[in-house]
Amino acid sequence: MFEDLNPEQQAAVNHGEGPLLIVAGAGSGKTMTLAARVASLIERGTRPERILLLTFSRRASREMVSRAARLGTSDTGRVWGGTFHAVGNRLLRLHGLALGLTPDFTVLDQADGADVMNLLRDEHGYSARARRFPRKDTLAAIYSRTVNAGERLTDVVKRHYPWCLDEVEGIREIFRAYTERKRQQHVLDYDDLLLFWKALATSPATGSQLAQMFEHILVDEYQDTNALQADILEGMRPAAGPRNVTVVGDDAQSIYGFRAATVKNILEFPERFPDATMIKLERNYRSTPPILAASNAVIALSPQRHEKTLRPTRPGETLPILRACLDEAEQSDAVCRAVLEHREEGILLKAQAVLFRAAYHSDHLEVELARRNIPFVKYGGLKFMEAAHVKDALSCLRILENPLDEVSWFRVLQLLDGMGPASARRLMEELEVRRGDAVDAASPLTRFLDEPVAVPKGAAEGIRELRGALGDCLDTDALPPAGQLARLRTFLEPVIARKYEAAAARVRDLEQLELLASESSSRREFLADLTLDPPSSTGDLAGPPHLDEDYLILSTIHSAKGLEWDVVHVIHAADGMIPSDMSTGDDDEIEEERRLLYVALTRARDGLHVTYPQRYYRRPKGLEDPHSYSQPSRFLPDDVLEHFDVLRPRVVAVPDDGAPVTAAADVDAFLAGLWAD
DNA sequence: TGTAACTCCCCTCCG
DNA sequence: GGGAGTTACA
Repeated sequence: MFEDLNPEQQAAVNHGEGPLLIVAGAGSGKTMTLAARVASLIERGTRPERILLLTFSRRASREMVSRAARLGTSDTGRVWGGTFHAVGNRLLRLHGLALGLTPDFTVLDQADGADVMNLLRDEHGYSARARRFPRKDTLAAIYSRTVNAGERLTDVVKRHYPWCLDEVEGIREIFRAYTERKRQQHVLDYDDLLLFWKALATSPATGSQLAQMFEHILVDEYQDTNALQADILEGMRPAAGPRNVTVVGDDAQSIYGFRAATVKNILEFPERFPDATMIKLERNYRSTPPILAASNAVIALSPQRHEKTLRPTRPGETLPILRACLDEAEQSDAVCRAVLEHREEGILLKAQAVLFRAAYHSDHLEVELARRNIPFVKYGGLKFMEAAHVKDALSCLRILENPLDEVSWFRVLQLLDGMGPASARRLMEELEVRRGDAVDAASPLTRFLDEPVAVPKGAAEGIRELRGALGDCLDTDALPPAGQLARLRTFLEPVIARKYEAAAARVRDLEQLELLASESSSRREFLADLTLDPPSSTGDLAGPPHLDEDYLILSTIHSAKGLEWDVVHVIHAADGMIPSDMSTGDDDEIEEERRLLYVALTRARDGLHVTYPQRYYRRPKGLEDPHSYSQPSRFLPDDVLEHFDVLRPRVVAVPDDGAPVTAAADVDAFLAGLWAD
């Protein structure tokens, strides 16, 4: 059944009882191996529902489960698969009562959590102060990092947010209030899903029950898990019972340090799980030898490298290309040309991807692709869920689901004409949104619907509209989630037309949301699904109706993890972009950026094009002089470039010393002469 | 005087 | 899209 596998892969698949660590290099058949192991476990008698497969995204989980199914096992649908957060959510709805969690909690995403922080920041008087206090996103980031790393607040601030060190007292105060507020409102944030899962797994009352649920636990992308997740894993497989844990990872591909992920989890696995078997997969089945050589050269310069050599198994001799472009426009042009040339050779658009460090790096290219009628789908960057009008609609649903959700109230009330933050706050006080769960939880909403409320004159009409919309959605039996959204849309349409531009496109987004909602049977499930598995691409929203259509893939490098394409185009490989100048604070951060480039390069099977613009007209931070030239990524020094076919821009030669001698600079010098007296 | 509304700027990566 | 700063409104 698994005769295609090499001996190391076979060993991993056939491994019996006890902990197993698979160190799997890029392109070494890791996904296939893990899928085959799942199939093999079932074949050897493990019931599918007793297998827990933890992956980095739901997409990865689906992919692995369906591959296992193709390997001959029919029952894989009952395997527990998903991200740590999604599985935590599921387990807590089932067993949370033991911890005092009612199963009707709602889940806050990162932005929601930050909004709660902002409310508290105001309430505690940190907004109107001469001295500046960390902003809501910073607070949320510090909080999450502290929790996920399991480190003390002061240590985290000292190490990662030294400029906030003077404010630690205030931060602590906000964090205490934040925790309290979440408990009052029956909401959990992403971190809580893990924290409570860990509590469930390690508590004497529930721990053994939980540990008995699963015979085998498999974790993919283990290099990108954090301390909290490692604790959960250990809690689920305590030393007292059978420790059937399989983890797969590659320390060279660890790129989620900002989520407190640590390669320590891989390195220390044998200590936490003694008697662990270790298997290394070092044969690369993906890339041609020149692409692999270039990738290896990049990662070889990392001082913190784990000993491992990837050996090519495929033929091919075309060197990867490094193309210096004059500017962003030429870069976009070069990418479009290269993409179409490959398309002419018979490589579908779908088999090609453009990868970049940050979601906005593809802005220019997207315009150019649209102009040339090259269809594309973009992954990464949570655009849809971040859009204001989508949040507006979801906030309405969340009020209905959880009337104590003050962030949603605050947002929705301010949609009304004449309602600003101050009036919204006053009304929320009148509705007693914030009085905690001491009394009947539904009352702020029923109060809003049934009792007269004091609002600014101009807002009376809006209040009436909102009342009507919320009131009509109250009866969930009569109206499924999609129907509720449709009703809310009649309220939101005029609001959107008044508040935002491009109203028509935004209304269409709401229709997409309804389509998405029609797959959920309940409002609660819809809201949870959306926060735990947000649409990861524009294509997700349009649905997959045009499967016959061909389109180019655009993706952040982070979202490209685990994927591969025939041809990969890496853009903006300039210093300041890769590494991002936001991430050059210390050596660890810089090394993570190096691994990021490594991940990008190793996605390619047959063709690899790396480009960077030599000039940015909208200059990136850190490049003080807008006329100065950007350098190629520091991870591509001369001896690495020997593995590339290096191409210079078509138009202008660039001086080696980087001095600005372009026509533009000459003009500036001329003008400077005129201004001189 | 307190609020709402408007303008300008700069944008990390994700569950 | 949102924060900070400014203007306009009641």
